[in-house]
Amino acid sequence: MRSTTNVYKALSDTNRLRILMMLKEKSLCVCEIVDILALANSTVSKHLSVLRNAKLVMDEKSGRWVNYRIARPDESEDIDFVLTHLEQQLKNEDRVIRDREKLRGVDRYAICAPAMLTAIKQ
Amino acid sequence: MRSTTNVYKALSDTNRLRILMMLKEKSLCVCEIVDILALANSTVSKHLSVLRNAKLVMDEKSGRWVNYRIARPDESEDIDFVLTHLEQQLKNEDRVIRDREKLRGVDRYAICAPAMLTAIKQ
DNA sequence: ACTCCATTTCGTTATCTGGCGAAATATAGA
DNA sequence: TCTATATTTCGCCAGATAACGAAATGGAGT
Repeated sequence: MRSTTNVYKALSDTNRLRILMMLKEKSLCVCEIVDILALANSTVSKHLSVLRNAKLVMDEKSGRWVNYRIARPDESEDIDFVLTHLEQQLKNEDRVIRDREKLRGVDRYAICAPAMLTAIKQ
Repeated sequence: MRSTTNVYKALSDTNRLRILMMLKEKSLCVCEIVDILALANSTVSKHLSVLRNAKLVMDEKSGRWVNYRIARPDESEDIDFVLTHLEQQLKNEDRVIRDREKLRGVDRYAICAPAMLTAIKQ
Protein backbone atom coordinates (compact mmCIF):
# COMPACT_ATOMS: atom_id res chain seq x y z
CA MET A 1 0.00 0.00 0.00
CA ARG A 2 2.89 2.25 0.76
CA SER A 3 4.33 1.82 -2.72
CA THR A 4 0.96 2.76 -4.22
CA THR A 5 0.66 5.96 -2.19
CA ASN A 6 4.30 6.70 -3.05
CA VAL A 7 3.41 6.78 -6.71
CA TYR A 8 0.45 9.07 -6.10
CA LYS A 9 2.53 11.31 -3.82
CA ALA A 10 5.12 11.60 -6.56
CA LEU A 11 2.36 12.73 -8.90
CA SER A 12 0.85 15.29 -6.57
CA ASP A 13 3.15 18.19 -7.36
CA THR A 14 2.82 20.36 -10.45
CA ASN A 15 6.57 20.67 -10.99
CA ARG A 16 6.96 16.90 -10.97
CA LEU A 17 4.12 16.55 -13.48
CA ARG A 18 5.85 19.11 -15.68
CA ILE A 19 9.04 17.05 -15.47
CA LEU A 20 7.22 13.87 -16.49
CA MET A 21 5.54 15.60 -19.42
CA MET A 22 8.92 16.90 -20.58
CA LEU A 23 10.61 13.52 -20.22
CA LYS A 24 7.80 12.05 -22.30
CA GLU A 25 9.22 14.16 -25.15
CA LYS A 26 12.88 13.27 -24.61
CA SER A 27 15.45 12.33 -22.02
CA LEU A 28 16.96 15.28 -20.21
CA CYS A 29 19.83 16.05 -17.87
CA VAL A 30 19.22 17.89 -14.61
CA CYS A 31 20.50 21.23 -15.84
CA GLU A 32 18.08 21.25 -18.77
CA ILE A 33 15.17 20.68 -16.39
CA VAL A 34 16.52 23.36 -14.05
CA ASP A 35 16.60 25.75 -16.99
CA ILE A 36 12.98 25.16 -17.96
CA LEU A 37 11.44 25.00 -14.50
CA ALA A 38 13.54 27.89 -13.21
CA LEU A 39 14.05 26.29 -9.82
CA ALA A 40 17.23 25.74 -7.80
CA ASN A 41 19.14 22.68 -8.95
CA SER A 42 18.91 21.23 -5.44
CA THR A 43 15.12 21.47 -5.69
CA VAL A 44 15.01 19.78 -9.09
CA SER A 45 17.35 17.07 -7.91
CA LYS A 46 14.99 16.40 -5.01
CA HIS A 47 11.97 16.20 -7.33
CA LEU A 48 13.83 13.75 -9.53
CA SER A 49 14.71 11.56 -6.57
CA VAL A 50 11.02 11.45 -5.61
CA LEU A 51 10.11 10.37 -9.13
CA ARG A 52 12.96 7.86 -9.19
CA ASN A 53 11.84 6.46 -5.83
CA ALA A 54 8.37 5.94 -7.26
CA LYS A 55 10.08 4.17 -10.18
CA LEU A 56 8.45 6.54 -12.65
CA VAL A 57 11.79 7.72 -14.03
CA MET A 58 15.24 6.19 -14.27
CA ASP A 59 18.64 7.85 -14.30
CA GLU A 60 21.69 6.96 -16.35
CA LYS A 61 25.08 8.52 -15.88
CA SER A 62 26.69 9.86 -18.99
CA GLY A 63 29.98 11.53 -18.31
CA ARG A 64 29.42 14.34 -15.91
CA TRP A 65 25.75 14.49 -16.73
CA VAL A 66 22.93 12.39 -15.38
CA ASN A 67 20.27 11.69 -17.97
CA TYR A 68 16.76 11.09 -16.72
CA ARG A 69 14.20 9.19 -18.74
CA ILE A 70 10.70 7.79 -18.30
CA ALA A 71 10.79 4.25 -16.87
CA ARG A 72 10.00 1.42 -19.25
CA PRO A 73 6.94 -0.78 -18.60
CA ASP A 74 9.23 -3.57 -17.42
CA GLU A 75 10.69 -1.18 -14.84
CA SER A 76 7.40 0.16 -13.49
CA GLU A 77 4.01 -1.46 -13.34
CA ASP A 78 2.40 1.97 -13.00
CA ILE A 79 4.03 3.88 -15.80
CA ASP A 80 1.60 3.04 -18.61
CA PHE A 81 -1.39 3.95 -16.51
CA VAL A 82 0.24 7.18 -15.35
CA LEU A 83 1.34 8.35 -18.80
CA THR A 84 -2.05 7.62 -20.32
CA HIS A 85 -3.82 9.53 -17.58
CA LEU A 86 -1.38 12.45 -17.69
CA GLU A 87 -1.56 12.75 -21.45
CA GLN A 88 -5.35 12.79 -21.29
CA GLN A 89 -5.41 15.37 -18.51
CA LEU A 90 -2.55 17.65 -19.46
CA LYS A 91 -2.04 17.58 -23.20
CA ASN A 92 -3.88 20.88 -23.58
CA GLU A 93 -2.44 22.52 -20.48
CA ASP A 94 -0.79 25.86 -21.33
CA ARG A 95 2.15 25.31 -19.03
CA VAL A 96 2.88 21.91 -20.56
CA ILE A 97 2.64 23.25 -24.10
CA ARG A 98 5.01 26.10 -23.31
CA ASP A 99 7.45 23.71 -21.63
CA ARG A 100 7.47 21.56 -24.74
CA GLU A 101 8.09 24.55 -26.97
CA LYS A 102 10.96 25.74 -24.79
CA LEU A 103 12.27 22.19 -24.78
CA ARG A 104 12.82 22.27 -28.51
CA GLY A 105 15.27 25.17 -28.19
CA VAL A 106 17.17 23.75 -25.24
CA ASP A 107 20.85 22.96 -25.76
CA ARG A 108 22.57 21.38 -22.80
CA TYR A 109 25.97 22.58 -23.92
CA ALA A 110 24.76 26.16 -23.95
CA ILE A 111 23.10 25.82 -20.55
CA CYS A 112 25.39 23.59 -18.56
CA ALA A 113 28.87 24.16 -19.89
CA PRO A 114 29.13 27.68 -21.27
CA ALA A 115 32.85 27.82 -20.39
CA MET A 116 33.48 24.52 -22.10
CA LEU A 117 31.48 25.70 -25.06
CA THR A 118 33.49 28.88 -25.49
CA ALA A 119 36.66 26.82 -25.09
CA ILE A 120 35.53 24.60 -27.95
CA LYS A 121 34.56 27.60 -30.04
CA GLN A 122 38.01 29.13 -29.74
CA MET B 1 -3.07 21.30 -13.56
CA ARG B 2 -4.24 22.01 -10.06
CA SER B 3 -7.25 19.74 -10.44
CA THR B 4 -4.97 16.94 -11.64
CA THR B 5 -2.64 17.23 -8.67
CA ASN B 6 -5.71 17.43 -6.40
CA VAL B 7 -6.81 14.01 -7.57
CA TYR B 8 -3.35 12.56 -6.97
CA LYS B 9 -3.09 14.27 -3.59
CA ALA B 10 -6.42 12.74 -2.62
CA LEU B 11 -5.00 9.33 -3.54
CA SER B 12 -1.74 9.72 -1.65
CA ASP B 13 -2.99 8.66 1.78
CA THR B 14 -3.49 5.05 2.80
CA ASN B 15 -6.65 5.75 4.80
CA ARG B 16 -8.25 7.45 1.82
CA LEU B 17 -7.33 4.51 -0.42
CA ARG B 18 -8.92 2.19 2.13
CA ILE B 19 -12.08 4.32 2.02
CA LEU B 20 -12.22 4.15 -1.77
CA MET B 21 -11.73 0.39 -1.78
CA MET B 22 -14.55 0.05 0.75
CA LEU B 23 -16.89 2.31 -1.18
CA LYS B 24 -16.17 0.20 -4.26
CA GLU B 25 -17.99 -2.57 -2.38
CA LYS B 26 -20.94 -0.50 -1.22
CA SER B 27 -22.04 2.96 -0.17
CA LEU B 28 -21.33 3.78 3.45
CA CYS B 29 -22.20 6.41 6.01
CA VAL B 30 -19.47 8.17 7.96
CA CYS B 31 -19.95 6.19 11.15
CA GLU B 32 -19.43 2.89 9.35
CA ILE B 33 -16.16 4.14 7.92
CA VAL B 34 -15.14 5.45 11.35
CA ASP B 35 -15.82 2.01 12.79
CA ILE B 36 -13.63 0.20 10.27
CA LEU B 37 -10.74 2.66 10.11
CA ALA B 38 -10.77 3.26 13.87
CA LEU B 39 -10.07 6.95 13.49
CA ALA B 40 -11.80 9.96 15.04
CA ASN B 41 -14.95 10.92 13.17
CA SER B 42 -13.55 14.40 12.58
CA THR B 43 -10.57 12.80 10.86
CA VAL B 44 -12.73 10.60 8.65
CA SER B 45 -14.97 13.53 7.78
CA LYS B 46 -11.89 15.44 6.65
CA HIS B 47 -10.69 12.55 4.51
CA LEU B 48 -14.10 12.33 2.89
CA SER B 49 -14.09 16.03 2.11
CA VAL B 50 -10.72 15.63 0.40
CA LEU B 51 -12.10 12.79 -1.73
CA ARG B 52 -15.26 14.76 -2.44
CA ASN B 53 -13.20 17.78 -3.45
CA ALA B 54 -11.32 15.62 -5.92
CA LYS B 55 -14.73 14.47 -7.18
CA LEU B 56 -13.82 10.85 -6.53
CA VAL B 57 -16.76 10.35 -4.18
CA MET B 58 -20.18 11.95 -3.81
CA ASP B 59 -22.31 12.39 -0.74
CA GLU B 60 -26.06 12.06 -0.42
CA LYS B 61 -27.98 12.98 2.67
CA SER B 62 -30.36 10.34 3.93
CA GLY B 63 -32.08 11.38 7.09
CA ARG B 64 -29.51 12.04 9.71
CA TRP B 65 -26.90 10.03 7.89
CA VAL B 66 -24.71 11.07 5.00
CA ASN B 67 -24.09 8.28 2.55
CA TYR B 68 -20.90 8.37 0.56
CA ARG B 69 -20.50 6.58 -2.75
CA ILE B 70 -17.98 6.34 -5.58
CA ALA B 71 -18.57 9.05 -8.19
CA ARG B 72 -20.11 7.97 -11.47
CA PRO B 73 -18.11 8.38 -14.71
CA ASP B 74 -20.33 11.32 -15.66
CA GLU B 75 -19.37 12.98 -12.37
CA SER B 76 -15.61 12.43 -12.60
CA GLU B 77 -13.41 12.06 -15.65
CA ASP B 78 -10.78 10.35 -13.50
CA ILE B 79 -12.79 7.76 -11.66
CA ASP B 80 -12.59 4.91 -14.16
CA PHE B 81 -8.85 5.24 -14.47
CA VAL B 82 -8.39 5.45 -10.75
CA LEU B 83 -10.57 2.48 -9.87
CA THR B 84 -8.90 0.31 -12.48
CA HIS B 85 -5.48 1.19 -11.16
CA LEU B 86 -6.47 0.76 -7.52
CA GLU B 87 -8.10 -2.59 -8.13
CA GLN B 88 -4.99 -3.76 -9.94
CA GLN B 89 -2.66 -2.52 -7.22
CA LEU B 90 -4.61 -3.27 -4.08
CA LYS B 91 -6.90 -6.22 -4.66
CA ASN B 92 -4.46 -8.53 -2.90
CA GLU B 93 -3.51 -6.10 -0.15
CA ASP B 94 -4.08 -7.63 3.31
CA ARG B 95 -5.47 -4.47 4.79
CA VAL B 96 -7.99 -4.09 1.99
CA ILE B 97 -9.09 -7.71 2.22
CA ARG B 98 -9.60 -7.41 5.97
CA ASP B 99 -11.54 -4.17 5.53
CA ARG B 100 -13.83 -5.88 3.06
CA GLU B 101 -14.39 -8.79 5.41
CA LYS B 102 -15.20 -6.48 8.29
CA LEU B 103 -17.46 -4.55 5.97
CA ARG B 104 -19.73 -7.53 5.53
CA GLY B 105 -20.51 -7.63 9.23
CA VAL B 106 -21.05 -3.89 9.63
CA ASP B 107 -24.52 -2.76 10.70
CA ARG B 108 -24.98 0.98 10.82
CA TYR B 109 -27.83 0.73 13.28
CA ALA B 110 -25.64 -1.18 15.70
CA ILE B 111 -22.76 1.27 15.30
CA CYS B 112 -24.37 4.65 14.96
CA ALA B 113 -27.58 4.51 16.91
CA PRO B 114 -27.25 2.03 19.75
CA ALA B 115 -29.69 4.03 21.90
CA MET B 116 -32.22 4.11 19.08
CA LEU B 117 -31.69 0.43 18.51
CA THR B 118 -32.35 -0.51 22.12
CA ALA B 119 -35.40 1.75 22.07
CA ILE B 120 -36.73 -0.20 19.09
CA LYS B 121 -35.88 -3.51 20.73
CA GLN B 122 -37.94 -2.70 23.84
C1' DA C 1 -40.01 23.99 20.45
C1' DC C 2 -36.93 20.45 22.28
C1' DT C 3 -33.87 16.55 22.27
C1' DC C 4 -30.97 13.25 20.15
C1' DC C 5 -27.22 12.23 17.52
C1' DA C 6 -24.57 11.82 12.84
C1' DT C 7 -21.72 14.82 10.78
C1' DT C 8 -18.93 18.95 10.07
C1' DT C 9 -16.13 22.71 11.57
C1' DC C 10 -12.68 24.74 14.61
C1' DG C 11 -8.38 25.04 17.11
C1' DT C 12 -4.21 22.77 18.30
C1' DT C 13 -0.18 19.89 17.68
C1' DA C 14 3.34 17.09 15.39
C1' DT C 15 5.06 15.73 11.19
C1' DC C 16 5.87 16.18 6.18
C1' DT C 17 6.96 18.85 2.05
C1' DG C 18 8.91 22.18 -1.22
C1' DG C 19 11.81 25.72 -1.55
C1' DC C 20 16.60 27.81 -1.11
C1' DG C 21 21.84 28.33 -0.63
C1' DA C 22 26.04 26.21 0.80
C1' DA C 23 28.87 22.34 1.19
C1' DA C 24 30.05 17.70 -0.44
C1' DT C 25 30.62 14.34 -4.28
C1' DA C 26 32.07 12.77 -8.64
C1' DT C 27 33.70 13.00 -13.31
C1' DA C 28 36.24 15.06 -17.44
C1' DG C 29 40.00 17.22 -19.09
C1' DA C 30 44.50 19.72 -18.52
C1' DT D 1 47.17 15.88 -9.43
C1' DC D 2 44.54 19.99 -10.04
C1' DT D 3 40.56 22.56 -11.87
C1' DA D 4 36.00 23.02 -13.58
C1' DT D 5 31.38 21.83 -13.20
C1' DA D 6 27.00 18.73 -13.04
C1' DT D 7 24.68 16.67 -9.50
C1' DT D 8 23.53 15.35 -4.83
C1' DT D 9 23.29 15.99 0.07
C1' DC D 10 22.67 18.95 4.13
C1' DG D 11 20.57 22.35 7.07
C1' DC D 12 17.20 25.57 7.37
C1' DC D 13 12.55 27.88 6.94
C1' DA D 14 7.62 28.53 5.67
C1' DG D 15 3.53 26.43 4.60
C1' DA D 16 0.71 22.11 4.13
C1' DT D 17 -1.26 17.92 6.19
C1' DA D 18 -3.13 14.31 9.34
C1' DA D 19 -4.45 13.49 13.71
C1' DC D 20 -7.25 14.59 17.93
C1' DG D 21 -11.03 16.53 21.07
C1' DA D 22 -14.41 20.01 21.64
C1' DA D 23 -17.84 22.88 19.89
C1' DA D 24 -21.17 23.93 16.18
C1' DT D 25 -24.58 22.34 12.72
C1' DG D 26 -28.66 20.23 11.06
C1' DG D 27 -32.16 16.67 10.36
C1' DA D 28 -35.75 13.31 12.79
C1' DG D 29 -38.84 12.23 16.01
C1' DT D 30 -41.36 13.51 20.32
